[in-house]
Amino acid sequence: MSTTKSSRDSAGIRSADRTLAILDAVGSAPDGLTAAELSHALALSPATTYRLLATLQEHDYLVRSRESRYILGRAVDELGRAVRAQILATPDARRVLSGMRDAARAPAYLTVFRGDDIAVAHVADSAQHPRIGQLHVGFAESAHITAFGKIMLAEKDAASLTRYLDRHGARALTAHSITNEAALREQLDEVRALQIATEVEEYMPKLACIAAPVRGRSGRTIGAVSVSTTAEDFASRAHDLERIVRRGAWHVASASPGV
Amino acid sequence: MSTTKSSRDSAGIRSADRTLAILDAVGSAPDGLTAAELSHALALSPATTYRLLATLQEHDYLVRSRESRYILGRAVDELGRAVRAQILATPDARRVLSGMRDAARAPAYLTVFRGDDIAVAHVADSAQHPRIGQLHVGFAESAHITAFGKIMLAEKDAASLTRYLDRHGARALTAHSITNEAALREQLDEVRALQIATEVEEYMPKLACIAAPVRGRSGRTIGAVSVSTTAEDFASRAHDLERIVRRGAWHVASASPGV
DNA sequence: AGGACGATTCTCACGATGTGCGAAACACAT
DNA sequence: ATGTGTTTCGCACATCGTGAGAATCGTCCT
Repeated sequence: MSTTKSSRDSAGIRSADRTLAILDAVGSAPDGLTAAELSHALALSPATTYRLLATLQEHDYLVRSRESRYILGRAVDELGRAVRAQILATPDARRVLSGMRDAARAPAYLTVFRGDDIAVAHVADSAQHPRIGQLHVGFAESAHITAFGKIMLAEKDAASLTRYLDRHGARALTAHSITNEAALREQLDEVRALQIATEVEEYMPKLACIAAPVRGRSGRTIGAVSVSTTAEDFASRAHDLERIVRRGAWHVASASPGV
Repeated sequence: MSTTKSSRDSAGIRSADRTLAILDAVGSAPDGLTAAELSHALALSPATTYRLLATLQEHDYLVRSRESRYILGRAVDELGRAVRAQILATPDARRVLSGMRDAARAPAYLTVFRGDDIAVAHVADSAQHPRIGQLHVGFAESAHITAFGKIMLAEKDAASLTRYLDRHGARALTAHSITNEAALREQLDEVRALQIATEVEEYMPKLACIAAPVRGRSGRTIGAVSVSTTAEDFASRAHDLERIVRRGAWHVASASPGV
């Protein structure tokens, strides 16, 4: 308790903290950073900065650009591929999603939990049925205004939902985006009751989405299956799409080993 | 000099070393690792392992899966996106590549240096002109059997070429792949002379590729521009494609700010 | 060329920091 | 309950990282 100087000092191992802080800093600088900039930004002495940077370079996490700025290196790219590979759905699940896309004539999505976070495990789209926005395999944001996100949030208990919202906020992306936390909690009750979630123009104008929970052996929600289409199209065949995602969710659960 | 126990101990900061070693280990395990497995793999005491893992969790680099295994977390995904964003070519360069693709009726690629490594900065393909294999924006391997790779390797001096080959090896992917280092060095001389590189069925059967260097203001090669097509097609219009990549390289250089 | 400035590495001594050990608390199956 | 295995805690030690400042390197300027 003697040195409580920094504002939000993580209780972790200091050198590890600093190492990760450097990675984060370099990652959020489009053109990388110089040693001096890092040293200043993290309040480290130049010597220490260089030592940490040297270590990061040895592991190929950082590299020096021609203009002697530090930029992200090959190991980061490899880790990025690794995390996506870890998240990616199994071939069986992907097959189910393709079937859903064909049945719904709309792109289909599978999302799963990853720790407390939510990740997109597969997108089944095609030239005829383009995906919404820039939704790729990887961690997902904006859970509060997506159909799959509502399914996933509905699974969380009060405490962990609060934690999630505190960490991720609830930004509005369209005029219909829900940002009021109380209203969201009510919606989630409805989701829990119906075992289905929808979203109309909350995430992107003119688009709508519907999602159903994937249940594990224990009965707990382990993921969500969803399809997206235009708001107009959705209005005319919501019931069909609902059946498609419910059926898809069941098939994905059957295709999931063990869980 | 007292403790020279481990085989290849990096001279870096130990905690940072260990932190990155954990990340690498978790990244290369498809289903993540348990604390015990990590502790054993890295020869760390359980207590230390947990402390480091806690730090990595705080920064969202790791997350615990349902089965209490450690898996890569959201921060890793974000860093992965960041590195790709850092590598991605400018809109101007991308426009040039699209023009090349249309002129060549074949996918066009731009690669750049990233430290000593080689990275793909853009791929201009289309449904009519699909890309070769799984070539995406990010760090590239197999430089010795790709046209763009030969351009890039030809820029390196003897020492740094040796270093590169030592670190990356020279694996064969087809029966035509060059793996003999002496033969490769001769080829690179030819590349330096002609300022053009080709590759026929060295990287993938039935495919061929041709690349030209992008020169910076100083005259040094800062990247490569290439197109790929079938070996058959390449044989019939190699000269046309050569002119296209040479012209494309010049246009990319003009579109590159400052360098 | 000279010289001046910034960037980078080296040296060194101090002590905070990370460490391993063992015990305790916890989780979870049988 | 009883037993494994996992995770955290407490503690004392010395290792390891640290900052300051000097020394070296590289580069730009005129």
